[in-house]
Amino acid sequence: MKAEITTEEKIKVAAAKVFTKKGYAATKTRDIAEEANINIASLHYYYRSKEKLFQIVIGEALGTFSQIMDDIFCSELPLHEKIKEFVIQYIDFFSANPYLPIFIVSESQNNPDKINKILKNDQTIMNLRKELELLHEMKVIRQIQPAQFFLNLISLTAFPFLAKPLISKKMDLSDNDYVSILANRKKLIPDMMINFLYYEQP
Amino acid sequence: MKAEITTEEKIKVAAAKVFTKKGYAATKTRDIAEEANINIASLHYYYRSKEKLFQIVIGEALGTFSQIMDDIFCSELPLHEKIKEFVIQYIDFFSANPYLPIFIVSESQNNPDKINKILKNDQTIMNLRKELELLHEMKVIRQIQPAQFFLNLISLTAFPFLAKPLISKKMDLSDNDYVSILANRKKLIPDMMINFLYYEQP
DNA sequence: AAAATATTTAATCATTTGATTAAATAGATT
DNA sequence: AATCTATTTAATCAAATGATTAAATATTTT
Repeated sequence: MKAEITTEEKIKVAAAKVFTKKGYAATKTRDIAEEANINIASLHYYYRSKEKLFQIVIGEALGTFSQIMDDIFCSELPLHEKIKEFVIQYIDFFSANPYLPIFIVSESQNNPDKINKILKNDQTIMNLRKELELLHEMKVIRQIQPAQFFLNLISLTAFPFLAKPLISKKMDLSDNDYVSILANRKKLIPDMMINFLYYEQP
Repeated sequence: MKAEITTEEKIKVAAAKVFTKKGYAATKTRDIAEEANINIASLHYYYRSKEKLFQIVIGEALGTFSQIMDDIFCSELPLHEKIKEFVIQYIDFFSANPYLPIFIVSESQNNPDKINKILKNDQTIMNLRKELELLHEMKVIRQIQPAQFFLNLISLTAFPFLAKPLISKKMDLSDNDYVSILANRKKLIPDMMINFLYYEQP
């Protein structure tokens, strides 16, 4: 029953937790060391610097985040099923990692370069473009730019996680209220997307 | 032709600029002093501390942000015109202040208390609730929770500003592309919202 | 103009923070 | 077991940072 977790891994997990919650600038290497229960020198022993450790953490965060959509849009599901899958999977993912959306969005503003390598899956966008064009030619859906389609989908899905404190206050909602609202959005968002896109509901 | 701007004001303007762009933790008082072209001691002379200055800046940011929606939802416009106004005004506002959405969202995570005083306009939400209920009873729109309505509207409008770096990379868009996409959303978002809500398009 | 008050400035302080060092300990290899 | 390598630790460093001080300068009041 030995916990098979190395110091190196412990540090990365702790770093992910603290960086994700507080952001790069507000995170102190000592916060990470404390969270990981290790000496601060071990952090540098394994990862050299705060910056290098951060790059690893944000790289993995972006990778995971990106993988979900790439898998869905490269799948053989019909468009309306892709939409549903997208919403369900990301709402579940963000519910399990509530600080991730704001972390990714915040830090990607300061790391515009780092994003390049990870976030670019041309296949995903090419597939999406083809599919939207084809369905429009077949008079199944209205004409829409892939960027607009994608923005609609991800905006409706991700923003409620980003703005939870704001919306909760403004709307006077409890945490439970908010969970229930998010659950309802698993159906509402696809309904709205499909209602807008399709000439006849599939 | 004298520039009638006091040191005190210069500092606040500079602070707003730097805080908004870099966030609280990454902003150094010396950054603000340099941006304002003043001695660092003047900052403390007028505002006592970095924290106090920050509270003023974020307070004004939240106030401006909130005022726009309160004005619209407390107006006498019909719902579909409110939607259009909301989208147009916020897209213009965020275009002029591109760092504001992410600043508000990021810092409101760390300042959940500060939000209370500023962001709560019960009138706005009460009006919205009443209007949605009434229009539903009149069989003009489908039934929808005010929170879901509001989330849809603000998500579609604000998120594209938050995620500009991410989306630009993923979709391979230039800055000009993005400006044009945002402009198109002034029509697309109300179309989508109204299409979903109204049984018959108004 | 003189005195009083307000503002600006350079210098400095104490703490925090990312990083390093060198010694101690643990683990592997011979 | 003895030697060598890898890991962990306490102590420390240098730079950065929020804040203050006291003197210099500007502005207002008398």
